[in-house]
Amino acid sequence: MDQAAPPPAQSVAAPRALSPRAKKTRASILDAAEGLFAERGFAATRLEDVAETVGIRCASIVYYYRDKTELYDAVLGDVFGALLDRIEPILRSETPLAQRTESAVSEWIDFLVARPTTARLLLREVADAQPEKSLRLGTHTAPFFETVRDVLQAVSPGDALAVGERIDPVHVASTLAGATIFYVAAMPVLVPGFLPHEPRALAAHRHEMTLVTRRLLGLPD
Amino acid sequence: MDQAAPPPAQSVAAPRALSPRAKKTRASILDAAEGLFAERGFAATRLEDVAETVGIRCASIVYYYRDKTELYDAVLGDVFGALLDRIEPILRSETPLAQRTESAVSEWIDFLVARPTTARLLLREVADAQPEKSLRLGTHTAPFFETVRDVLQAVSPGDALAVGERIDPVHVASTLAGATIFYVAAMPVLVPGFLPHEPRALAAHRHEMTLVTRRLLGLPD
DNA sequence: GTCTATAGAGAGATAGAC
DNA sequence: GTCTATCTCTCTATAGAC
Repeated sequence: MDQAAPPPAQSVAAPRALSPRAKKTRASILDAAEGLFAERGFAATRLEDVAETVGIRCASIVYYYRDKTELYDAVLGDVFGALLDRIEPILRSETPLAQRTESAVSEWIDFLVARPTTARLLLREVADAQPEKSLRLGTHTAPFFETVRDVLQAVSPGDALAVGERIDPVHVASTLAGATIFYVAAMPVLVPGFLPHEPRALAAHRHEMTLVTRRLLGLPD
Repeated sequence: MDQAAPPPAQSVAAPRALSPRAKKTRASILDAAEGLFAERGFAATRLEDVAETVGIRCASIVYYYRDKTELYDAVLGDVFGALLDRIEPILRSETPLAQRTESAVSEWIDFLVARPTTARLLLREVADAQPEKSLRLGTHTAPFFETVRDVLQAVSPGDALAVGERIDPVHVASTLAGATIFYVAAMPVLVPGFLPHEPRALAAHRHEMTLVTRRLLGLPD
């Protein structure tokens, strides 16, 4: 977003007993907000736009989410929670490191392609992040990067890979994240008519990322 | 941030005869705006903040730049103009493709590290970009990507590289751009205390990008 | 639960003095 | 050129009816 100075992370919305209809409304609001926050950013998204997308009035949003910040946090929690649910089991599975990593990267690509709002939200969060202050993004991505670090530092000796000394796992993750996010978000803009989910292009990107991963990890091709 | 729906690209500011003092003021405004737009995004940056940074009043900004949009466009023009000035001669030089590419990537990394606002502005522009509409970014980056495409498609037969069939130059550029931008912008946030310009880390990143480039281009290591 | 109406703050841009 | 003062519009959030 530019966001208005990025709102500080807040505690989770007070859960409330909700009727089935209310649950639908609440979910619709979250969905509409995800799309608009991703497309325009926090500051440029008006609650009225969200309301209009859902087909309700602005005041009704405030009934479900105390304020704009809480809605934004709910969106991030929803998106990055789902992402972590997919990636973490893969990284923590009992298969060789190379295979685990490859599967995780593949899953990461699939997720970004399937839910393209993720890429934009992440781009904005990175742009907004202040090294000094704890970033809102941190609340949602910290578990992810902790997992990555855990996994790579606890790599078994049988993997024949001196991880700790040769590579910085966060560096690897950053490279792969940046490259894939740009594939999903920047390519369609730079190349008119480009479709990131088109099978051939997607396969090519997946292949490239696999090679890059192996290269960065010092694994054989 | 999020920008208020990204303002459409405008024509260049009407040049005006400026006294030396005025030139300084104008440059200070541009400089302050670059920092704030990069840090907070378009929508979240107030003209008053820019004015305060410069040490003048809001109304004085409007004397130099018709409106907020024009100021933002001036910032993008300044930053990406400087970038292109560095990269284009390298890409168009009369050296072998591998060398040219390597130098260009190296220069790209140096630029992003030396002028870190570039990474954030670019992240925001990518996030804001609408595939349908012509993006403001396009005005400034189109020349860059045209150059990349030109160079790679006009590669001499002596380079022993079937470029056109094997790789999409924009894809390569996107991968390198994404990876490096994340190195500069995301790493310092994810890794407390990380300094992108620290010689060792920088050398490591440069080395990785070189390997990735060669890999993607099908060149020998 | 969802609405209408509106309070109240914020910020871009203009008018005109100096 | 730079300022003060202010107009005007936008947008979040509240109050309270239905």
